[in-house]
Order: sequence, then C-alpha cells, then structure tokens
Amino acid sequence: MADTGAADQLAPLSVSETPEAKFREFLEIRGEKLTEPRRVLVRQIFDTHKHFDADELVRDVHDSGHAISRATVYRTLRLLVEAGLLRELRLTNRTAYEHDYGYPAHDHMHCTVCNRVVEFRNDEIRRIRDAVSRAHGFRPAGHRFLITGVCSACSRAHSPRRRLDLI
Amino acid sequence: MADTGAADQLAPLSVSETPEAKFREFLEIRGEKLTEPRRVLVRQIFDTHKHFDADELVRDVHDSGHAISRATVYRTLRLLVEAGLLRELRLTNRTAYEHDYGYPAHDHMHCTVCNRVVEFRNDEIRRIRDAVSRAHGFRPAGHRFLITGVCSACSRAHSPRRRLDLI
DNA sequence: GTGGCTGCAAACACTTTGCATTTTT
DNA sequence: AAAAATGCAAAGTGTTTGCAGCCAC
Repeated sequence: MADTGAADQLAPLSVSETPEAKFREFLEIRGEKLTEPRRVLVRQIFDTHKHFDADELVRDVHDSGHAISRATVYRTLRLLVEAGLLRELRLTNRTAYEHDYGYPAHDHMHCTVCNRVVEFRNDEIRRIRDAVSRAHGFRPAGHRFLITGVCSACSRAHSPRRRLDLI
Repeated sequence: MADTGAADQLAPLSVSETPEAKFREFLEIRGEKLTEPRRVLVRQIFDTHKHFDADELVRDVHDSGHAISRATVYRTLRLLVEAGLLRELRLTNRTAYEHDYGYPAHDHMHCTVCNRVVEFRNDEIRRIRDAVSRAHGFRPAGHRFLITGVCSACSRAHSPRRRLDLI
C-alpha cells in the first residue's frame, strides 16, 4: 500500500564491500550468524528498495517466494540499523528505512500532498550542524534535516496523481 | 516515566492572545466547542509543559486532580496541533509535542545518552531551507532540523545521571 | 433541543518477546 | 554439539474509535 520506494534519489556511491559482506563482518564481530533469511532480506533491501517500511519488506519478500516471518524481518531490520547499513526515518509514526551504506549523506524534502520524498545534498547543513554543536559542547553523531511542503508537480497541477499512505 | 519536560528552552515570545483564546477561536470557526476538559488541558499544557507526550499529560492532569480520559487527551492533542498551538515532534516512535504558539522557531539537539532535548536558534537554516526549496521548485511549509549526539554533560561525566525512556 | 463532547472499553496498528524447534558454524 | 536463529502466537505499546449518556450553546 505504501509506495515507500518512491524517492527521487541520488546516485549511489561506489563502495568496495557488498552490503552482505559488511553485514557478515558486523555479525562475526558479535559472534552472530549470517543465515539464509538474513541473506535474503539484505539482498531484497539492497537490490530493490530505497525507502521502505517493515510491512512492505515482508510483502515483497513473500512476493518473491520466500517465507520469512514478520518477527525475523523486524529482528533483522534492527540489526541492519545497528550495523550501519540502514538508517531509520521517522516521518510518520511507523518507522521507515533507507540505505545508509553505499549512499551519500543527504537530507529530505517531503511533499505532504503526494507523499513523495526527494533527496538533496547540501554541505552547508553539516557545517551548521557542527558549528551549532561546538557552540553547545555537543558531540554530534548525526543529523536529520527535513523540509516539509508541496513539491513542484503538486503545486503546479492541482490534481495530485499519487496520494499514498506513507513516506 | 519519561521526563519529557526537560528541554533546555528558549525564552517565550510575547503574544497578544492567550492559547485558550486562540483555541476557542479555532473551534468556533469549525462549529466546535471549548469545553471544560479542553480548557483544563490547554491550561495544563501551556502553564507547565514544554516537551511532553500523551501519557505524561494524562498523568499530570490526573495528578492535579482532574479526571480526564485518555481518549479526550488524544482527541484534544490532535485538535491543538490542527489549531497550530502544538507541534508534533517525532524523535522516537511515540509522538511528543511542543508549544507552537508564543514560542520562537527553533531546532533541536537530542542527546542519545541522557535523552535531553536542547533547543537552539539558527537563522541560516531557514535560509538554506528556502534556497534548497527554490532550487527544486518546492514550496516549503516548514522544516525540522535535529542534531543527534552526546551532550556536554554526558560526554564529560561518563556517568549519565538520567537515562529516561523518551524524548 | 440538538449537535457536539465525554468516558469507557474494545479495537487497531505496529513492534517485541517467550518458547519449542531448526539451522548454522 | 553448542550456540544462535527461526516461526508462531501471544503479549506489548501507543493511539483510535463506536457508542450511550452528558453538556454547552
């Protein structure tokens, strides 16, 4: 139902390790295992999705013929966030995810009419983040900058073609 | 449980109408009514709180001797957001609220160790927001800039005194 | 008096967890 | 063989809603 994959996206970075390799590495350090369900999920996520939520991932994985339980999906998503492969986005009350590996740092514009999410890069933001942090003795680990409003398509045509539930 | 009121806050603006008056006005336009429970909630919120969540509000209202149901609290919070008196903050999966009336525009730093939220003002952010939006033909309605990291107290003393569940 | 409000409890949507079984190394 | 992961279903959270009675205008 949620076309959470519909983000206008930036070009991927080239990274040396595959997401799967990076995940295995992370798991090995913690004495945990890269199992078949986890492999399937990583593949599904990094081959197909951009922005998505747990529900959509469950659906897509089932559609491609794999029977992975909801519980495992949730558990794996948490691991992928801890591993630095995914990042949580909290535009609404359900948690959405986006790639955090092999992808440049960026921020988002969220059109509240068609729900589309557009990514953009702006280096000044990081500069401000660091300056503000320094001024407050705050040690920054990350930031989120989200612009909400109406995208060009929606303010031009007043007949939004897509009003989807999420992201 | 969640000490959601603990934000380092900016000085309030002076506004001509009271929050209650503004709420009444909003309700009147929609043919809705400013009832006693709603009055109590507005008073509680604008006298006491800064950042809070539904649960905390229920608790505080009960503590001050009023019996207002959870349902009414949720319904009123939604109205207050629609009325422009409160703004939703979505730092975690539960919804937190902050004053959006009689309070200057600002952004947040969120300490992931002690959960404290510190507010700051920076006008450059708005400038960047508008520039980025213009470049994309996006009509901005608002923005959220959140810096996550570790506050000075927590990185100094490595014995965080407060590790609360939320906000 | 009427339409909106309230409280209650039940329903929801999303996410987590306990446990017996299976899989991985 | 030991340790960890899975699936299932049940339990949690946080929030919304249907409905009978109540209240403000």
